[in-house]
Amino acid sequence: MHKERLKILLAEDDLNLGILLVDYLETEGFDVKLCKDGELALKAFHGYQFDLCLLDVMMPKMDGFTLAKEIRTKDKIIPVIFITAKSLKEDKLKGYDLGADDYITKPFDEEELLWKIKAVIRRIPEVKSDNKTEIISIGKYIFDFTNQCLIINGKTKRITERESDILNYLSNRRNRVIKREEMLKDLWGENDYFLGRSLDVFITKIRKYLKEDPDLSIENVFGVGFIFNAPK
Amino acid sequence: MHKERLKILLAEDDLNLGILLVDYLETEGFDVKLCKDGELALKAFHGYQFDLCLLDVMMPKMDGFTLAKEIRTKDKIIPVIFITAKSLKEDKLKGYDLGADDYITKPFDEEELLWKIKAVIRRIPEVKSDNKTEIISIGKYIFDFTNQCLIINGKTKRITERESDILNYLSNRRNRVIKREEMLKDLWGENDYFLGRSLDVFITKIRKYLKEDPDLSIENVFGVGFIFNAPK
DNA sequence: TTGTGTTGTTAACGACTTGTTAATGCGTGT
DNA sequence: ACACGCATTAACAAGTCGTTAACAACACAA
Repeated sequence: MHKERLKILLAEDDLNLGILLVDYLETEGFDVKLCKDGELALKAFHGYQFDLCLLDVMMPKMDGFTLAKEIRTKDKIIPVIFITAKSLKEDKLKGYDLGADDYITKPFDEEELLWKIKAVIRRIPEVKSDNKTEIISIGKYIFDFTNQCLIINGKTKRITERESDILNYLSNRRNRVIKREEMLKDLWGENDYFLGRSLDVFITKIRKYLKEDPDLSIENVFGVGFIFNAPK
Repeated sequence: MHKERLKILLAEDDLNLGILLVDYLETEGFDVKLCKDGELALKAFHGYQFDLCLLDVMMPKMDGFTLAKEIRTKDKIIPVIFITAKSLKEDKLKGYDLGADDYITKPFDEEELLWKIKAVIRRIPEVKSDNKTEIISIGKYIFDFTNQCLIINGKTKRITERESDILNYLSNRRNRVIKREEMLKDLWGENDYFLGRSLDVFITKIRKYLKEDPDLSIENVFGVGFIFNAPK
């Protein structure tokens, strides 16, 4: 039942502290990758899948905030905890703006850190469950909404975000008339001629994706919208 | 007999609280979708049919009030409960103005929340069915006005929007004389020779659709209009 | 009965909507 | 700068439906 060891990316230029932390955290059951500056840490981040980032704010090459911003461009949900010497307020705010999950101020107690890590860790499986893979059954297909893919006969087809949103929208409104107008308002936020045409293009694409199952059809209701014929 | 699990849309940026609530509410028998800001919540709302909204007032991207207003443009009856840190009176009033059903002030007890949810839930079912498709019984036929289709013997015939409007009009005026003139004014907005002829064409079509049930007839009243003979 | 206007019915027309594929353009990452 | 992926726009084909047309059947009054 217990998950494999969680991987922590530790960016800390003070090697004394760094090694101390690595030792401590590894005995506590984590895998830790120590990087001695921001750039190396970013490189490591790109090369590997971590579960948590522990970033010193002041580092050579690239500071912790910049690093966090880079990390956030790739991953919106990985927990980030900053290590900072000063407890300056503006620093904290800047960090939260970047989606920091917590803070720890040097000098600190190892247990205190562990506590924060565990607090943050607790949400990982759940955050993934916020991203809880929404699995939707559509006829013979399995539609993994969060991962944006359609599975049939063991074959997986990755679809785009918009396609995904539209298919999800349709799936939740099966067997009843969906007005074009509402659809456009809900999915695009507005309704003009070209967006309507764009919708038609998406419908064509989705029809193609779904054509393996003859029980599924997206029927047009002339001048009104569509009906997604599909068993519940 | 028992209904399926009710779906709750939870908009809460504080993930600690959010996850806590998700856990709690799920063990209490609800399905919960957690969104960490207002925009994501709105998107989720559009994509899915929820039974209740639990909205934090202060959130990034879009605050709870704005979100509620957006939600209300689509759904006038879905219950909304606000979560707010401060118990400011004006906030409450603002919220109730937007059709809030209840309020809960942080920090709060989980049971207290559950209580409020259940209180609000209790009024859902009847209203909800009102929201649903309009089903009209016409002799042996079932006329699904919102989905524009006529059902008889398990066979479903989809009809056009105008046919639908006319049939609906007739159904609401059974067994009494309906003047051509009024009909044209009500359904077309004007009354000229050609529209009158057009109406005749529609009457022919609808007679065909309804001919499976001999108890139904659209009788002409010469120079005046029609009578839709049909049991109430 | 005859004449005039009304209604029934079918088919053809034409405006408009939708299906489909290809081209364009925009943003992102390299 | 470049390529790549994707949404949008363009362009044209195909389809739908309300209207109009055309003619037949009918109702009523003279």
